[in-house]
Parts: sequence; C-alpha cells; structure tokens
Amino acid sequence: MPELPEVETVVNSLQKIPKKTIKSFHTSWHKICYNNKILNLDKSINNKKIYSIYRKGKNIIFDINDNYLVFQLRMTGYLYHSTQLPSNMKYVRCYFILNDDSYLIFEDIRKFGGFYIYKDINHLNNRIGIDPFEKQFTYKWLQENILKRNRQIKGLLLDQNFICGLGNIYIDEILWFSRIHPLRLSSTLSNKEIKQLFLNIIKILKKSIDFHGTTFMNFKFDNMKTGNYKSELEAYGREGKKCQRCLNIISKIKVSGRGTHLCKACQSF
DNA sequence: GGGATTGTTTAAAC
DNA sequence: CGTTTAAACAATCC
Repeated sequence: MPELPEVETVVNSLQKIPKKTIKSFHTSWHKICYNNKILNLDKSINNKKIYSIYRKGKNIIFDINDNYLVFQLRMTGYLYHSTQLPSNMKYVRCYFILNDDSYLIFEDIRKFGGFYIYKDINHLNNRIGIDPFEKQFTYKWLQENILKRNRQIKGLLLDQNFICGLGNIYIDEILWFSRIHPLRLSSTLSNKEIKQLFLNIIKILKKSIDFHGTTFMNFKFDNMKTGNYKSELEAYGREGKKCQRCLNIISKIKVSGRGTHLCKACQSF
C-alpha cells in the first residue's frame, strides 16, 4: 500500500510532465474528485499548465497555477504517465490528455483513490501534520510532541494529522527496529527510545526510497515497475517466521484496527 | 460465504 | 477535551 516511499517513487516517475498543459480530462467514476462535482471540473482543469508535481506525506500535489490537484492513491491507486492508454481500461478511473498527446492515467482497483481540488494549498497544509523530510522534523520536535500526547504509539504514528506519510508497513518496521511495542503509550517512551524512533523513521524511509518502495500486493509505478523493499522487511508480513534479531517468532496482533506485526521478545512493552 | 486486507473521513463511544 | 473504536467506502483474495 502506498506510503511515503512509494508516493515519492511515483512523484519521481512523473517529472517529465511539468510544463505540459492539460488538454482534456476524462473520467468514468463520479466520485473521482472528493470535494467537487465532476460537472464543474472541466473549466478548472482544461488548458491549464502543470507547473510542478511534488509530495507532502502521501499526497501527490499538482500545481496548475490557479488550482492544486491533490491525488491520494489510498490503497490501490496507480498514477502514471504514458504515450498511450492501457489495453485493459477496466480500472482506469480517470485520465488527462496532455498537449503532446501523452496521457496521465489513474487506475484504481478499489476506487478509494481520487483527488481533491484546492484553490489554496494551505487547505491541505492546515489539515495534515509534518512530513518526516521537512527541516522542522527533528528529534527535539518528535520528543516534545510524543511526550505531550498519551496515545498508543502505533495509532499516533498512523495519524496523518500528527506526522504525514507513515502507514501500516513502515510503522511496523520502524517499531521493530526501535524495539518498541506498538501498544506502548507515547508519554511513557524514554528519550533513548524516541531517539531510536526518530533515527529509524528517517533511515527506513530513505532506504525504502532507494529501493523504489515496497510492492507487497498492488503497488506499481511508471508503466508496471515494482518496488524492491519487500525483501528487506523484518516485521510486516512475517508472522510465524523467526525474528532475525532474537530468533523468537514474529506475532501478529491488532492495533488501531490494523494488522500489526511484532516480536514480543525484543519489542518491550 | 465470511473474513482480512488498509487510507482516510466521519461519527459515536468512552 | 483527548483518545479509541467502528463504520463506510470498494474490490479482491483465500
């Protein structure tokens, strides 16, 4: 499922698009835009130049000058640039024809994905939390903000209003590497544990970006390419297998309604 | 056929 | 108020 490294990979794969212009927008899914009626979309989108494409958290932001298209892949979204439409159009939920007759295509098996259209990007920025690669995200910031909350650490890290970009897979990995039990209350973490958490958030996200993300089920980018981080996973998806640190068996429990993988022997409660 | 899968929003419960 | 839980969305896989 696309989290920060996967979204970063997708954004990197779209960098030939900026400076192109949108000729037309096509959709077969009436809920494709979360905050606008499709009927009103054409005049906001057509003939608009795409100035830049960038990321915040899991959001893919298209700056078309007087509007911002903010795509969310959610669980199975697949956004790519191609010279032609796919032969199987079943999961194509919308596409844009650009001025050089190339296509920006959005496919989504589950139809959870889509986009917001904002006049002011602060509508997004005010709603979501800090991105781990922003300058302001420091050990000190994390320490202060973790300690003033009293929530289960996994639930807190899943909260996009707290930190944006982390999801189920990388949180399990980050907590395994940091030796922290996912149910620990945030206010009880030691400074040493928060330091580990901070370092591992940065380290694991960077490493996964280098691997072009994790393809566990559906993740694809740039015309059917897949990510390679799956082979590096230590916790997620490894229930019943040996913890590669202490040789105990990796367990699977439910935390914040999510399947959660951990080693009960070396992640202290 | 039932349950699990997960990102996000919203509502309800505690 | 802060936090947790659950439902809803939708499709597929086992």
